[in-house]
Amino acid sequence: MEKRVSIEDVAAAAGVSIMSVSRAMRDVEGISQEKREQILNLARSLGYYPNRVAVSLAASSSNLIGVSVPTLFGTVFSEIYDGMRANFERNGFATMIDVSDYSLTHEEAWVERMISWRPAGLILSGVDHSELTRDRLTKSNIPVVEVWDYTDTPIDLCVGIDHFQSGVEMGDYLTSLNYQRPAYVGVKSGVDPRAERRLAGLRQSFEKQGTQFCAVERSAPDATFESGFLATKRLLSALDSKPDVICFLNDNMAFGGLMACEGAGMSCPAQIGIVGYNGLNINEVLPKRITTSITPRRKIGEIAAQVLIAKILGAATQPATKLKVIIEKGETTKLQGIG
Amino acid sequence: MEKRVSIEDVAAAAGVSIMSVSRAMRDVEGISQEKREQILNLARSLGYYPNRVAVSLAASSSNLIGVSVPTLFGTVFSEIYDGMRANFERNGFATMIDVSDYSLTHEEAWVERMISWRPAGLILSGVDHSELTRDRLTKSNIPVVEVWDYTDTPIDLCVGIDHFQSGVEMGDYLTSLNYQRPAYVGVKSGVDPRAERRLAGLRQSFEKQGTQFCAVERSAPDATFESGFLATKRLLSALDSKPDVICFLNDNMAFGGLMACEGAGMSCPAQIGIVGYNGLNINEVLPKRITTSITPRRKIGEIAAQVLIAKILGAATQPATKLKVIIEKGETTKLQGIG
DNA sequence: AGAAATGACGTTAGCGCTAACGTAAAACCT
DNA sequence: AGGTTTTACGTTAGCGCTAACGTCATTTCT
Repeated sequence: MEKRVSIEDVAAAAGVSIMSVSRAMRDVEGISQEKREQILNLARSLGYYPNRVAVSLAASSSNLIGVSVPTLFGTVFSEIYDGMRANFERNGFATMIDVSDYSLTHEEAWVERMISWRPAGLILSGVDHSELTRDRLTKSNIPVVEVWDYTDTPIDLCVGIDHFQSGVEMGDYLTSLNYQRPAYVGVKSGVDPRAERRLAGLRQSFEKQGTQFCAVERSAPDATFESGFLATKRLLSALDSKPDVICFLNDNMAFGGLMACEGAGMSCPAQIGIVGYNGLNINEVLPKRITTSITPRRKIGEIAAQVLIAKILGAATQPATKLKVIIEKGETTKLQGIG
Repeated sequence: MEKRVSIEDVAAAAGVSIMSVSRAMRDVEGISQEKREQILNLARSLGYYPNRVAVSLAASSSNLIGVSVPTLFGTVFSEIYDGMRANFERNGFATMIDVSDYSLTHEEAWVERMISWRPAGLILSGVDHSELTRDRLTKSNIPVVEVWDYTDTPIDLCVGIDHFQSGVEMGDYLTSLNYQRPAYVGVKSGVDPRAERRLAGLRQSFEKQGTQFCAVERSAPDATFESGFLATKRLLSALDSKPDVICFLNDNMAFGGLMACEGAGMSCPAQIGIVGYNGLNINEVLPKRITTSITPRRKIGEIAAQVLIAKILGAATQPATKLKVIIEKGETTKLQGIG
């Protein structure tokens, strides 16, 4: 436990003023090349690192980016985060992650704490936030990017996909295959607003054909293999006349559902269609590729980081960016005979 | 864009000194209950949040915990992190995550940056770190917990499992089933030292019976369904006489491998045994449960947070905690006839 | 050669808080 | 009553840096 070495110690050891050390460390003008190197070497050998807390206070700005995600399970937000990481690091920003567990209250509390750190910018997941959160952020003039979901009226900036539209498109594809008895398996409502929007899109598309969902089964909050499996089993046993297609909240649940259907003796796609969401990696190894919607998760992260950095540096940026979703026509759905 | 409100503004508005505001905000003694509430209300209505940067500088300590993980894909580190989150939050700590991509150089650079933030504590993944990292941390007297892996000689504290031992135990189980031609599928060496240790344990166990691994196939750095699938295909096509059991780096790769084997017409467990690692959620839905080792990931996170917080608060703590791994005897392995 | 511009530094005044130490009044003792 | 403790504040001096503005020697220009 040695005493922490400060800029003053380095200055004293080098026989210069602390400003010279400061200038040398930050690689700014106002010091000769010779002295700079000399100071840098000395600082290294003394084990001196500038205190970022003091730097942030003195410069009244930090290099911190706050990132709030609902969960790190599943690959969605991990990939979005991964997409932004390299960009932030390359530009000298450090990220502070929050996991909100899909709670707007939690997010609100975090935003409040985060603002206290005077972050250079913030990333929020989705476009649904508490009144207070929106209000605080609007007033704070901290650059904010909302990611994953899309809106024309972001708090500040937005990079995402239109989940409702995405649901409509999948619905249109399924009705084109003549599916007549769709069911849905997701998580309990009020948890994942994006999933709800996709479901609304699916519904609208089917209702255009006069078709209603025959069942909507909702499981515990986590959208895992297991919860998809269990929810599907419940759904199948509760229904007298079975659905001809089940849309799942995501691919994980869809795989669990596929296992449940096959376990119950329903062959896919002959007797039942299975539809997921996201286009996850597991699809690459399945004997039957699941019909799904491929979302540009990494891309969203990359663009979000880029626009946030641009905004921080004062460049003009397009406020909202909408990315495309591609439907993957897998082998778990097929054209149905007209009944 | 309103001017930021500082403690001074609140003090002026309330007609008291800034110290009174400071005391009111921090809920410390030295102010009457009446004034405290009055100030708190005023602060709220003015939208004042204490500047954490200034707080940290003045108090020369922060409430920041740095957490370094190699990756957030897969559930291992997500669950470890999830295990610690609640504990940290409840105790008023904020976490800064780093994703090192399994690079010790990256970790080293991050540790250096992190130290500049004067964190209250650090969590590192694994026990393998660069010389410089160890050196810096030892000298800095910042509390550090190394998680997931286990060592008797941690930098400071350690909470994890013994991966070598874990490999030995699985090896012993497999040799007890009379497997004679084991193969291994993982990622390229130098990436995941824990996986290498498990492989070493497996090897030692088999070698005790005079058995060598007939093949070790290594894929790209990520241990996914897909990389397991592809690596297994390569392994099977390269080998004239097939292995009777394949051990995978983790369950994800094992599932990919299972799909590859079945795709190649090898039935499991009749013709080939499949062994994973971690005991992931996907196992709950598979028609054949994969033989695996169930690791206490969430528990590791919880305990790590507890011991770190204890150390920060100055309590005495046990330096190293070793947790147990449980072998799950699944349906992808079975007793082989003696050949 | 003399004025003006250009380094290469140093000095001063904060950034927004808190720890530590005042100080005066009220509350408590014997 | 007179002293002692307690309570409720205020004042001062930093925490470790940087921005902004000196100062003085060089260089460059005309």
